[in-house]
Amino acid sequence: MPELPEVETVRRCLAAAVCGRRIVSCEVRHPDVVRNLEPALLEEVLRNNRFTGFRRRGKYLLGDLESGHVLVVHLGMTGRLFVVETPCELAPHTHLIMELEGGAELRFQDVRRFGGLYLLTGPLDHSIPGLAAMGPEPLDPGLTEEHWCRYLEGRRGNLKARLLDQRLVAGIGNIYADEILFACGISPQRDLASLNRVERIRLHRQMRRILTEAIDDGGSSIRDYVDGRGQPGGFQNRHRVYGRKGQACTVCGRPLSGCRISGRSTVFCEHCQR
DNA sequence: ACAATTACCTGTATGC
DNA sequence: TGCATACAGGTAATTG
Repeated sequence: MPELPEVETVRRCLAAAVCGRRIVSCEVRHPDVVRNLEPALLEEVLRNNRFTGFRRRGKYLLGDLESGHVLVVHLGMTGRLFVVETPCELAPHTHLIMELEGGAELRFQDVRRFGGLYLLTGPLDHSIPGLAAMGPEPLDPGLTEEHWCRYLEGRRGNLKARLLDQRLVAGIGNIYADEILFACGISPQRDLASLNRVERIRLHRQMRRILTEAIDDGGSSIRDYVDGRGQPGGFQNRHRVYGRKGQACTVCGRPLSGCRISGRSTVFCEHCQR
């Protein structure tokens, strides 16, 4: 599931693979994935345009275009955005194709269509729900330990639910919430307000460590995720709790517990996470 | 102001 | 073999 590390990996791939290459043509094959404008208009804007850079905000990928427009992509659950240098047969659920100079194609594929694309006319992002109210970037160098502790002051609610809330902090989804909390040795069932200073600092440190390591590994590929070149990531091999319910805790050897929080399956170690 | 639930989707795995 | 059901968990809207 594309969370911050997966989107960041795609961003890096695309920055290297498609920046500066002219878009020869664009075809929207399923209009539903184009969210805030007419598909024909999007095709028109992209044609003869080119990406000058790619940015990321939380789980959103922002493609800066030469025209000044910004193409915003959210991969949802099963979305894939990748370049094929020598176009092969279209995979099912390919909803948008950008043909690049030289014959390569940038394709958006999404089985469940929870993902989608938006076009912004300016640099501001208030038109996209979610982007406007998004919390701080967990890897922002400016988000120091001190800032983080102060930021959490006065906030409460189920800890894992809050980590999944993009308004608190950007880019964390179900996989990394569980992995981060395990690394912290803190139970997902705790209330955010109950964390003492040491625990808040641990959360800051482990959140940044896990996300950074996952990016270094190219993200987690469970079922659908591939990077901007169509390749799977490697961090799924280093998951210590996600998808391991009932298996032995890598620290204490006891079977990992499962529960549901905010409607999401949650795996944790009752012994190691307090 | 928060939490829980549901809708949106479809492929995959399971049970009978 | 078929069919029904549960599950995956991204965001947004709704309800409590």
